[in-house]
Amino acid sequence: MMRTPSNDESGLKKGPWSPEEDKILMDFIQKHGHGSWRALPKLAGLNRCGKSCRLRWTNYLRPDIKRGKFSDEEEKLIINLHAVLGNKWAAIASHLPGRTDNEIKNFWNTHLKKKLLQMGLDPMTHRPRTDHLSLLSNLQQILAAAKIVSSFTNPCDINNALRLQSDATQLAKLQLLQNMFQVSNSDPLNPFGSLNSLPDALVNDVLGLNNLSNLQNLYDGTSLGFSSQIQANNFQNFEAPQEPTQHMNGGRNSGCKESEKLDEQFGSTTSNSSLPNLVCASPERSAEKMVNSKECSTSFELTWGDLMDEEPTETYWKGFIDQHSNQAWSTVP
DNA sequence: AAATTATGCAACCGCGCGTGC
DNA sequence: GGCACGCGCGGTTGCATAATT
Repeated sequence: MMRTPSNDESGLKKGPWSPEEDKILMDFIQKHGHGSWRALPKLAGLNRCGKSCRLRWTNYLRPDIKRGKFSDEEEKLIINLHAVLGNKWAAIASHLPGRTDNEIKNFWNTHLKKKLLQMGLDPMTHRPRTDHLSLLSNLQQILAAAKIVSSFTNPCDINNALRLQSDATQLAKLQLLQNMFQVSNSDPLNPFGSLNSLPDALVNDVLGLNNLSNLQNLYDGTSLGFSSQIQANNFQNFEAPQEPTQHMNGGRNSGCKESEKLDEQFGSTTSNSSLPNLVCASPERSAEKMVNSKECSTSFELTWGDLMDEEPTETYWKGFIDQHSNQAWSTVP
């Protein structure tokens, strides 16, 4: 966590502050105020640059600094403020007494950003993400939630639990298929670019013939017998997007009869209002951006990179979807 | 138990803005 | 107007620690 102390070319110390230095700085500022930061280190007898002193004071030594975990209220406030202000950390910090911009920035980058991503929201726009990565994220969420649900199911009822897992996997696969299919014609990433409709054969091949009747319950959690707290914790990520999203009957697939067939076949899983809306794939996001993006997990970069290099077949997609379904299971704690 | 990888966060860097000369 | 300076901000780095393999 600490850097090895070092000196720059002017001989001034860099790196972590020692307790002695902290004391000198605190004593000096409490007695004299900081005044000119540039002049301060000399006056205080510190072998540091003024900037280093200022940072140490504002981010760590200031007496009004609140340390420790961010409360739920603070967390919500940060998210809301970030939605309005963007990465204006100082502006955000001004609304959270005792918190520094640096602390908030770190908290955002290490926790909140991930949280929003997991919720399928773009951390920059705070809107539903509309790319395939988001889709995979949703897929993993669904599978993870299903596994958690299973763990809270009566252990005597293993068959029930296994069926639930299986159904959730099926739904996740269906979602992934549908979302991949609904990308616009102009999207170079569209894996179904050469197809006019989602082939029944592929749907059947990927999904098999499992009964999806439990999936409605999986989403609303009303009949599964676990506590409301668990529901809140594990299903909050399935909230419907706040803005109208492109469903299968929008975009390039307007009036797509295949979606209606799917609705009939699976009890209207694609259009029932109590199920989460599908997020649409983003045509503006290039393959290169995705592959280079730090948001990508390594495994997915490779998979997606491979994907872009070849014309995907239906068999390929079946394998792809199966692989990621399995990965999602294995990542659940 | 050791090696490897991921995570969290303090501290640094560089840019841009405001101010004074 | 142009320059120098001081400061604040956002982005990034580096490393200790935790988690995983």
